[in-house]
Amino acid sequence: MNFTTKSRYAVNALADLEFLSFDSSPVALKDIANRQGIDLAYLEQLFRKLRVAGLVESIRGRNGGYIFAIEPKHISIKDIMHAVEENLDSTNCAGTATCHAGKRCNSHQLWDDLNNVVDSFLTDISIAELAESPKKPHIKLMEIQ
Amino acid sequence: MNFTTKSRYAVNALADLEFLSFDSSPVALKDIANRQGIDLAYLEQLFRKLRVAGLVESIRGRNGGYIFAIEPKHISIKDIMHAVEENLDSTNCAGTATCHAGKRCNSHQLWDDLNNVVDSFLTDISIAELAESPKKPHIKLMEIQ
DNA sequence: ATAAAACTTGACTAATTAACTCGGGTATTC
DNA sequence: GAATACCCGAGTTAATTAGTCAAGTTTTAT
Repeated sequence: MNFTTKSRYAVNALADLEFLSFDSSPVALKDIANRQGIDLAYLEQLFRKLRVAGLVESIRGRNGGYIFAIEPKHISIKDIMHAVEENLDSTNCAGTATCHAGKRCNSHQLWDDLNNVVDSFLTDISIAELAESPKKPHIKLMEIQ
Repeated sequence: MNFTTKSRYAVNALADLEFLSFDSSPVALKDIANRQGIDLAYLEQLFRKLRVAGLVESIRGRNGGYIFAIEPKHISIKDIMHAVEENLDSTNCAGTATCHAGKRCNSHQLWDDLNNVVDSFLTDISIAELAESPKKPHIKLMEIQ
């Protein structure tokens, strides 16, 4: 699992969107940018991706801004990361198992399993949950043996 | 958890080292480089790091090469990645919780937990295990609830 | 002895990616 | 009609990763 600051910015920004949402009026990116100390133009890029992914909706014009397109409790951290990142894969072959001269490399299964471990962790946490209790540990897994 | 091709090269190379080790005579990097299709000079760089980390030992001179400094069953995938990578941390603040203008950002706990999930997965798998049965699924975790 | 094999080291270059910036545009509302 | 806020493509800069190079030094076989 290979990710960049985009994920962190996007997650924090959406937690902020949840925090700043009263009634159902849109939140302007300027407000989030100020609170997060991110450049507005850069944040716009991220929200463009979030909108294309169907996570948020935009309302243009004066008093416009963004609202959630889906209930925040149904948006997982993984959804967000998937929307803004280019490559979240741990294998070297995009899962095709052609990593070693066209064949499956010795560690292919390992990275594939790692993908699944991370994936299931990130799928289990919603942005609503995170916004509500950011400090609560999110680990819900234990070892079998 | 943010890692590069170095991890994959190093893990595959060490699995190969295990595979090519008979008795206790050293394995030359040239052999591993050939089998893996990696440039020798680049592989040397990786093994330098593995040696500094105490995972392998070098034997110089003709008929020289590398041997394990620790039993392969006691070398975890995490040990290997830790040896060759610069930064394996998912937080944006190296764990210091200064991610949001000097304070803990909303998602800090999340990334910290992710670190732990990945860490525990990678710590539980030894290079011996991987070399022996590379195709066996390595997941040993299940959800609590 | 000496040549060959193999590790050692630091530095350097090329390629790729991430992060950020810019200059326009369009829709909406006051 | 002016202000506000989203929209979009493209460009630039900075950082990181990947790979290369030119020297070594150590050991062994002959």
